[in-house]
Parts: sequence; C-alpha cells; structure tokens
Amino acid sequence: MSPQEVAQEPAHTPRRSKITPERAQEFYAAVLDMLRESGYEALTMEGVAARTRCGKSTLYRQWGSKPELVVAALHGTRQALLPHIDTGSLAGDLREAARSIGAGSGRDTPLVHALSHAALQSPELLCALREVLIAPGLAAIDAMVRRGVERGEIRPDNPAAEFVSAQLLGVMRARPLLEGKNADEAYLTRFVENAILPSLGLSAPAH
Amino acid sequence: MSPQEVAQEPAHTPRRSKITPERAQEFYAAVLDMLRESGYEALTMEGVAARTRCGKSTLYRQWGSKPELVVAALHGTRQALLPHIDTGSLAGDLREAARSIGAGSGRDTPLVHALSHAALQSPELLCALREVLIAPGLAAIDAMVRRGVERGEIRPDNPAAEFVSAQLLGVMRARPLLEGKNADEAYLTRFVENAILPSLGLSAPAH
DNA sequence: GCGTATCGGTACACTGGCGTATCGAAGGAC
DNA sequence: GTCCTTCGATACGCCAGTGTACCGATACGC
Repeated sequence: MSPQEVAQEPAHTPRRSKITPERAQEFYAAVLDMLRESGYEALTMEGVAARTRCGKSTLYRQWGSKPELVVAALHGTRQALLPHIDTGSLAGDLREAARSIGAGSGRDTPLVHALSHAALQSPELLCALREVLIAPGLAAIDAMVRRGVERGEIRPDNPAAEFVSAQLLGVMRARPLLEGKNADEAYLTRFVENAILPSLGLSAPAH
Repeated sequence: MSPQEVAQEPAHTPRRSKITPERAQEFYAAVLDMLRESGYEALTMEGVAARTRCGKSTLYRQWGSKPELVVAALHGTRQALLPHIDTGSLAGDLREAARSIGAGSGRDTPLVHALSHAALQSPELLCALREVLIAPGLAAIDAMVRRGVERGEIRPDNPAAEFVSAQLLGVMRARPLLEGKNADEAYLTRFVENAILPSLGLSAPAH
C-alpha cells in the first residue's frame, strides 16, 4: 500500500522515498520480465535487486516481501491491453480484438502463464491477476457483445455469446501447449473469422 | 529408464527391485495427486516419501531425482482419458468428448495446469506432458474430425475444423481463471452444442 | 535356513533463497 | 553548509529442500 502511494504521487506530500515513479516503473518492468522468463517461483528478490542494480534492502523497505512486490508490479504497470475498441459492429470489434490480443500475446500470455498457478496459492496474487490481466480483457469483450446485442446484430439469448471471451482467452493459452507457438495475430484473426463469428451466426459458414 | 523397466516387467529377468508394479502405481498416484494439489515446484521428495510411507533413499534409488520421478509418474499412469469414442457422427463424438473431458476435468485439468509452466524449463518434462496428456486428447479429437470429413459431414477444408481441439482444451483451461470453477460436464456440453457445432456448420444457429 | 540386497527410516552436508541488520555514501530539506 | 533519511551493498541467521550415507529389519532367491 504505502509504497504505491509514495511511488505514484509525483509530489504533494513531503515524499519520504527517493524512488521516483520512473524508477518504480523500472522495478516493475524488471519483475514482470523475470516473471515471463522464469515464472513466479524462480523469481528471487536477489535477482530483482541484481537486475535493477539496487540493494535487497531497498526492495524490502519499499514492498515488504516478494508477493507484495509482484502484486505491486502488476498494479503499477496497468496498461490497457485492449484499448478502446468500438468499430461499430460486433464482427469488426472482434476482429480488432484478435489483432490487438495477438499483437500483445508475447507480452501477456507468458505473464498469465507464469502467474496462473502461483495465484491459486495466494489470494492476493489471484486477485491482482484477475484485476489486472483477466478482468479488463473479459470486460472489454463482454462490452463488445453487449453492444452487438443493443445494435440488434445478435439476439440477447444467443447461446454462443457466453463463450466468446472464454474461447478467445482459452485458445490464446492453449496454442502454445498444442503447437508450441504463441497465438499470434494471424492465428487469432483466422480463429475469430472462422470459428467465433460463425458460432454467433454472424457470418455464413463457407459451405 | 531402469526403474520403469523394473517396475513394469512383472517378472522375467531376475528382478532386483522389491517395488511391485502395484507399489509403483501407489508412488505414481501420490506424485500426481501432490502435483495437482500444490504444483511442480512445491512437490518435494520428502513429501512423496512421507505420503507413501517410504524412505527418501528408495525414491532416489529407483528414480534418481525429482524430475525423473515426475516423468516416470506421468508415463507410468498412462490412462486413456478419451476412451475410444466413435458414435457414428461428428456431433455425437464431440458431445461425448465433452462429457468425457468434463467428467475427468477434476483429474486432468489441474495436472496440466500444474505442469504447463514447469515444462517450459525442462525438455523432458515438456515431452512427457505432451506425450501423456496433450497428444492423446489432441489425436482423439482430430480423429473425430477426420472421420467426420470421411463421412462427408463436413468438408475437408472446413475452416473451423482446425480450431476444434484448441477450443476444447483451451476453454477447459480458461474457465477456472475466468469464472473460478472447473469446466464441468454441463459447461463443456453447452459449449460444444452452442459454439463448436455451429462454427462447424453442423447445427443451425438457433435464430 | 542362509546369504544378500533392497527396504524404510534417519542423520547429515550442502545449496539457495528469504528476510534482517548494518554500513558508508549520496542527495534533498532547510 | 549541515542534518537527516534513504539508497546501494554486503554480511548474516534461518529455514527448506536436495541428494548421500548409514542403519537395522525384512523378504526374496536358492
């Protein structure tokens, strides 16, 4: 708690910490990079200290412990992974979402991958993971579907609607395991075009 | 290597090990259980020894190290998770697969979950994971699709066909993260019915 | 039955990470 | 310019897990 306040307030209250917000971002970036590379368990405070060229004491002074540091890193680097998408049609939105997710897949997929198991042991971590990586994507996709309903493109009770987000995020996580490569833009675009849209009844199956 | 030979050959060569095949299965079951519960990193040789009421020395004598034990446990408990499914139609096969996967989801999903990250660091583990848990499911589903093509239910170039397995396995892994509960039989069945089949053009979208 | 090798159990070094304590140095407040 | 706090760095104690060594007991081969 206290560290974020300190690190995120540019100036205002007589700031005690010498960690500038930019410096904090360096810490956070290092943490997330190391998470992506080696996972949560292999992430060590010593490693973070070495990579950021600071003392362990600084890390413990500011964040208290490894789980808190990781949670702070997640929250501190919130970046809209699905930026405002509103193309005017559900199909367009989903295509654009596939593009956007695919473009960022090298960044977010490994993160989710690295944290998804560790999160089961720690409620705080699970909460941060959902809040930062899962919920925004989920909300964005659900919003697209909702707008699609409002525009009358699909019916409110379209039975495939509830699966759209699970399909997108699921396939994104499944492909590395199945085929050994990340779900990139091209793959996700094909997926939306050939699987999701037809399931919603939004494009005539090509046969 | 040597331990499996010993444990899996009932008799034949003057067996040195006193570990009967049944006893070996107990070890393997304990390992997989603990993997499901706590993940790969948290699995300790001491824990396995304690749960199976054996000495650590036995584990090290037989399997050499923790990664080897895990690999052996995977290979040693090969069980067809998708038993021969052949209902005569692709839709029937997929519905049956959903049922079967859903019924076993409490068993296999956590395993994949626990190993999928650890596998990225160890080629042997990745290989075993694919061979035992991924490939059989993949092959089974692809076989269904292939039979569907041969029967003429879908065209060979059906663009949604390539995504069937990724969707099933992906959704199975995504739901715990999205909704906090396992993809059970009911959910997967609805998913197949309302998303996969329509995407294949196998059921008229309900609207 | 007897020898032998493995079993289960414990004790032991060794490693590596966590978190704390302590230190000189540096930079901002005033 | 002085004071004071935090910084970076290092050393330390502690704990947990790995893998080895050793033990008496036990069950199998013959």
